[in-house]
Amino acid sequence: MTQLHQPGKLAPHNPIADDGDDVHFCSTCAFGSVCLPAGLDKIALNELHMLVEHVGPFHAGDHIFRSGERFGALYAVRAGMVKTRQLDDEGHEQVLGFHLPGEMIGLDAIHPAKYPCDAIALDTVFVCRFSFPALSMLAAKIPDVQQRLFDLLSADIGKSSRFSGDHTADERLAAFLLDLANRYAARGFASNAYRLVMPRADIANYLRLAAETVSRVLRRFQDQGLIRVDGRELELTDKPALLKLARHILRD
Amino acid sequence: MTQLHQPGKLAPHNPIADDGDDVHFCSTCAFGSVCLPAGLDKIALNELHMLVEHVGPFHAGDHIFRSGERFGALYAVRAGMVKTRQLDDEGHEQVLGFHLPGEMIGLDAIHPAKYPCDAIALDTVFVCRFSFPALSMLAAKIPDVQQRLFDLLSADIGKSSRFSGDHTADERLAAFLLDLANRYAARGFASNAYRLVMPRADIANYLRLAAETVSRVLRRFQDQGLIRVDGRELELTDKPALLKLARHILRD
DNA sequence: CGGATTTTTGACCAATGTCAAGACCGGTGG
DNA sequence: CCACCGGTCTTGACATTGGTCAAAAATCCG
Repeated sequence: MTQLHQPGKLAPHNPIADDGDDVHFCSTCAFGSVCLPAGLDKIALNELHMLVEHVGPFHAGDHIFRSGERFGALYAVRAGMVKTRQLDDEGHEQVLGFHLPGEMIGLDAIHPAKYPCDAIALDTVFVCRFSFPALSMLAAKIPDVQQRLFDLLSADIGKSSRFSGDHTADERLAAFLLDLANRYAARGFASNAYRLVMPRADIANYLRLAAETVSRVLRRFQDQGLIRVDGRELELTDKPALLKLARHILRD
Repeated sequence: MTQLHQPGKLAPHNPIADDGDDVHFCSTCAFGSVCLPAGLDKIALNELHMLVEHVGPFHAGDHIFRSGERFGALYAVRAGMVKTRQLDDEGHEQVLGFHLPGEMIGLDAIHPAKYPCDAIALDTVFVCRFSFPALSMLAAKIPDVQQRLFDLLSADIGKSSRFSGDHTADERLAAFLLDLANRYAARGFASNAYRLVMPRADIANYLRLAAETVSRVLRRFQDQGLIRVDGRELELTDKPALLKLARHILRD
């Protein structure tokens, strides 16, 4: 079992992003593409640094923000995994997403001017806090920052339509596993084996399935040799086959 | 049958938004809130007018833009109804949304820098075209325009998570009908009776149901006195009851 | 070690999809 | 004005995926 069962190795588990220094910002950060590429004006870079505040650690179950709170800042996950969710008046949960290091949360709070969901740490989490008023002022001064914000927002619209379609449990789960792998890969982490930080119930809720169904499908995927699962440790052993299942959902 | 069966009256059917003049922009337009409120600088207003181009008419089935086209502009629907949809490689359609006068389309195209979906007129449609490069330059100069763009983008993220949850056919249909009513009302149109411009199959696809299910549920709603349907003409006769069904979805 | 939580597994069930046929509707042309 | 035609919508019979319920097994922590 390569990669599985090696608690000593901290390799792909709970990866923590580079902290960055005065010149190089967190390398996996959502604003990395604005800052890192040579060009950016020293003063502008400093201003971006100025408005960022590192906060954490949060522990499993802690709230980064709560539904209904006044919106004041965007957050980038720096380490750990964050789940966003809504509760309706009867307490039914709806999981909106899982957020990896380098990804932004709170974008859906700009318009209503309050957070529309809870953001909850699934393990030990560090985040960067971007004061939004400060960020928009900077955006007005630096076109690249403005464009980056437009991009982040626009990408999120696309993302949310991804899992919105009508698909079988197999397709959804395959797409889910590959999507996580792709996102880990995009941030430079190992992506053929990773830890499912969230409980089955959260995966199920996110994919609009019952937890039992997730369990069964995972079992079958393993029997078919597509994956190896051991609790929350996961290895993708036949990506092409998974991709074939997921192709309707992961078009692009 | 109030409102139903009166083809002569053009009241709530195919409503067309006010055209606006040099000072007053289309009153239902997505940028109305930026322009109309007294304050806005005359020059700025002119600049906003400068970059807008009225285009149309489009007729049922015409494309406003196509999936894969290079992104260059956002569009606001000025009259008629537009459906956005994606096709996967096997031609399976996924309806992303239906867009009413005053609503913006193309926001999901900013990041990929190409339109990720088709926008198709469902009836006779007029739109406003906002050149995006011009718009972002203006946004950098005028904070209200920048904020308005952030708001539009952010609201769209929230919107797409609305119908993403796991709900029964009844709940989804009730929420769909009320959502349309609310959106018509928000733009100042009659909202207790309106025309479903799209075929049942599109509604079904959007809600992840079979067309037959939509037909059956609509029938049952009518038998229960919640609505009156006659072909595509619709009247909401018991909003409270519909709201009760839809409350899990339409929280807020 | 022990209790709580999570996950798995099996048996059964129901909501919704699928298939097929027929009704309806609007437009067209004779 | 009416008959026909293609598309849309409705309705019924039946099939199936995935949900629910219940219980056992595994896992996690303190």
